[in-house]
Amino acid sequence: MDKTICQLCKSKSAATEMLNDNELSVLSENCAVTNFLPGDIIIKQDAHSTNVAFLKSGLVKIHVAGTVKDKILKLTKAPAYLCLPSNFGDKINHFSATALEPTTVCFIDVNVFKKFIYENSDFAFQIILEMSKNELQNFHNCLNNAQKQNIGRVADVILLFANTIYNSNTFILPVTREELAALAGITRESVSRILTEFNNDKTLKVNGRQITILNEKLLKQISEKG
Amino acid sequence: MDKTICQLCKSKSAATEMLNDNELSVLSENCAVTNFLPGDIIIKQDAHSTNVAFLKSGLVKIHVAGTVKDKILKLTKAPAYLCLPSNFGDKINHFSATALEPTTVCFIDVNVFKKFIYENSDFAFQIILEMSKNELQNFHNCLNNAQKQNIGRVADVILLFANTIYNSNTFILPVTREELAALAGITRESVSRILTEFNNDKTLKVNGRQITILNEKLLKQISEKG
DNA sequence: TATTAAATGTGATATATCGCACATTTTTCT
DNA sequence: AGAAAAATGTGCGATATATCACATTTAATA
Repeated sequence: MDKTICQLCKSKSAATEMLNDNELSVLSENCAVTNFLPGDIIIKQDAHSTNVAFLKSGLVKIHVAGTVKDKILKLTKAPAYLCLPSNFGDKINHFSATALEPTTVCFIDVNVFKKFIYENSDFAFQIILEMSKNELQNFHNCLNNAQKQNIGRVADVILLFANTIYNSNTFILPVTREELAALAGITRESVSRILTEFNNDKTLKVNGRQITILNEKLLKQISEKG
Repeated sequence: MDKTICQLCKSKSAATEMLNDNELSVLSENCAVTNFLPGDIIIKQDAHSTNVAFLKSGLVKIHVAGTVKDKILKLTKAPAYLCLPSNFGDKINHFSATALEPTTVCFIDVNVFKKFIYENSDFAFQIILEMSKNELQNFHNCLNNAQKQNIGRVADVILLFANTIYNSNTFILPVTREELAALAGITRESVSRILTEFNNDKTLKVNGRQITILNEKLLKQISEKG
């Protein structure tokens, strides 16, 4: 954890871009930057939250403890705020956030953050915009999980990695099959079976965690038709 | 559709409570109040949105067109904003909103709404608070639908009506079995079967749409354990 | 009130998915 | 390097749920 000079930061949020030099100085004084490795817990569910967490770089999973196993609600890729809604209202973390890749997080004092909301309306509006986008995105995810059968959900998750996270048709999964299952809302065994099926199909080339999409069109069809 | 005097309105949102007399006058000039009957469409998916919709009284379902059948994302009870996130960003309605009971909606010009966000920081903060609560609530719903089996989902929906919507253990469902199914994310037939089961159990007294909860404790257990 | 349409309940069957068991591979740690 | 632990793939049986079919009730409409 070390102090930062936020003025020089290249990965500001849309909201932080709205802060003036003076406000950025205040932010610098109240911002602690921390690095995390894969598997490190960044935010712990049920703990009291006193800081807003901004994901400066890296990839994180947002998850909740279920009765039996964890459910991954979504993946969040930098730059983005982590679990912003938990910072308002009851100030209890409703979810956990765990690093999937080496990540850097800025922890900002929640009162300073609120001060910016109150004193800089451009900042406030950008926060509202970000929350709007998130909420729409979450509904979309929710729908996927609600109306698709397993093969469609797996197709969906693969497309998520390719199109949203890595912007490439070849990538190395940053998660175990178990986590992939927790993300798709199905069992580990089903993930395994479907991935081998895709591999036999020549829809994907699956080699452990190394994935290559061979037939994106088909994958999209499967994802859409459920 | 008629003009209103917002100063006298008894069902202001938390945000609108923060407006001063002057701002309330502006709101009055830019607010159209409309009444809807059950089945009436208030917001139409994919249409361009130029107004913020505030649900002054009544009950509404938020739903999206699926490939085969509709999915009900949630029920919204007055007082609350309807689909607020659709008003920012691309300004396209991502969902439909349809009245389930006689409802009254205030349509507020989105630019006036934005003006309040920019000029009244208390207003802006209340909007952020409302959006935060919504997002947490949505995640909760999402989890329910993700990790529960049918009987738990039906228990959940019944408890939603009893505890959140009607605040009573006896109520008349404002929805068909089909809609109940769309809300729980299961089939109509499964809803029927589970409701008769609950009726035989003496967990519920089911008489058409008239529901009475006889064993709330059990119902909660079923809802929680899935 | 008669007629039609919509909503509902329920049995039988098909099917998708889970859960378990176990072999095998990969990773982690000493 | 070697041992232990974790992750992974796969067959098989159990099970929850969807789907189809049809009777019956309830509501809507002329």
